Order: sequence, then structure tokens, then C-alpha cells
Amino acid sequence: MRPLAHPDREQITLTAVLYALGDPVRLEIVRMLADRGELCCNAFDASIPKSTMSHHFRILREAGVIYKRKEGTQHLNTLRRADLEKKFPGLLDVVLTAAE
Amino acid sequence: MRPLAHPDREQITLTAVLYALGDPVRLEIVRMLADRGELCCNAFDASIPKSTMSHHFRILREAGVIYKRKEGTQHLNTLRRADLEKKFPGLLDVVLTAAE
DNA sequence: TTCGATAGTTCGAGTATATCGAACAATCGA
DNA sequence: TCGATTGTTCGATATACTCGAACTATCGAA
Repeated sequence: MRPLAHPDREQITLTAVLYALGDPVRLEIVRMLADRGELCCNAFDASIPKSTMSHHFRILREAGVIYKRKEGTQHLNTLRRADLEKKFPGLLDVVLTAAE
Repeated sequence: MRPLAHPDREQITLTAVLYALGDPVRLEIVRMLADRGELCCNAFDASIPKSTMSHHFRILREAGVIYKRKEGTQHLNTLRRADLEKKFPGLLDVVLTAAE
């Protein structure tokens, strides 16, 4: 297993964040994390295979959108709200309040 | 040649817009359009092949981010600021003022 | 301490999308 | 009408996404 690498705040790029958010599954993950706080991976759409979800979480983590930590057998995810707000002020709020 | 189809404002989706913006070349195109107004395709990075640029403009147009019209031999592009603002208030401003 | 259950990751194959050169289409001016 | 300019489309290769199968890690119970 790979170590859970997270980019530093300074390393987060706008392109990577927008790319990460530009997928319906990942956007829904972000919305749920914003709504409910820390969640483990299986709290989401069960119709999507585990391996695909794992991929989406990796994209979000590597883009700096979420922070992921292990706790026992589960992986708990949180939005990196403070880091995103500092780097791209207002972005997350706009996306979360946007329609659709 | 295909007709220049543009989605109606109601048809624009957040996912498609974020996806379109989630590429460094396309983000730069959007920044320049925001900065300088209407521009034709060759106003951008000349090191990128025409066919690739054509592809990027198509993604932006089909996502509803830009409006494209023919004028003689050139295609003039503008940001769909009003439509984007109406559908996703604040999004474009946040992206344009964001660092990186 | 071993077995099974749970939670995710990694691998591999098929599919989809991106890139870019080359050929094509449309328009204008000489 | 010819050439120059502007951009699209096509086709091939390269990269990325999806998802089942196999694997790893951890916990709890026998």
C-alpha cells in the first residue's frame, strides 16, 4: 500500500482542484463531506464499485481537496476547507452553493 | 463542418463547466478572454498545435463557457459571463481572481 | 493465534478521451 | 482563380477512466 500523501497547501493548484471537482461522482463526494463532515468511503453511492471510488478519492486527495486518515479498517475523509479557502478564497463556497 | 452548437443557459451543468476549466490550457484561454474580451483562436499560445486548440475551444463551447461566432475566416470567442453568472453566481469571478 | 468479516487498495483488461500531424473546408484579397 | 489565412476533421498513438478480481490491513470472536 502506498503511503497517504497529501500535497502541502502551497502545492495545491487551481487546475488540479477544478479538474477534481469536474466529475459528478467527485462533486457529490465533496458536497456530502461539506454537509456531514468526516465520512468514510462507504458512506457514498453504493452502486459504484469500490475500485472506482478508490480512484475518485485518490484524485481528490492528490488535488488537495480532501484529507484522508486511517482509523482502524476505515479511511476517514474530510474536506480541506481551510487550506482551500486560504489558497482559493470563495471557490469552495461558490461550488457548494451552485445549482445542479 | 459542424454547426456551432451552444448549450442554452439552462442546459449548462456545473460538472461540465468545472471540467472545462480544469485544464491549464483552457483556463488560460478563459483568463485571456476575461482580460481582453473577444479574441480569435490564434491569439493564444502558438506552441500548441491548431488541432489541439480547436479541441480545447470545443470543450469550452460545449460546456457553455464560451460563445463562438464566425467572422470571415476567423472564429471570435467571448466568455458567456452573463449566463455563467446567472447559473453559477460568483463562480467565474472566484476562478479568475484565484491565484496560480 | 487463527479464522472470518470488513474496508480499501492494486492490478489488469477493455474502453474512452487527449494530443498532434496531415488533409480538408471556408473565406478573403490580389 | 490562385494563394494565403483560419480553423475543423481525420487517424494514429498515448494517456486516463471503469470495474471485476485478487490482494492487504485491521478488528473481533472462537
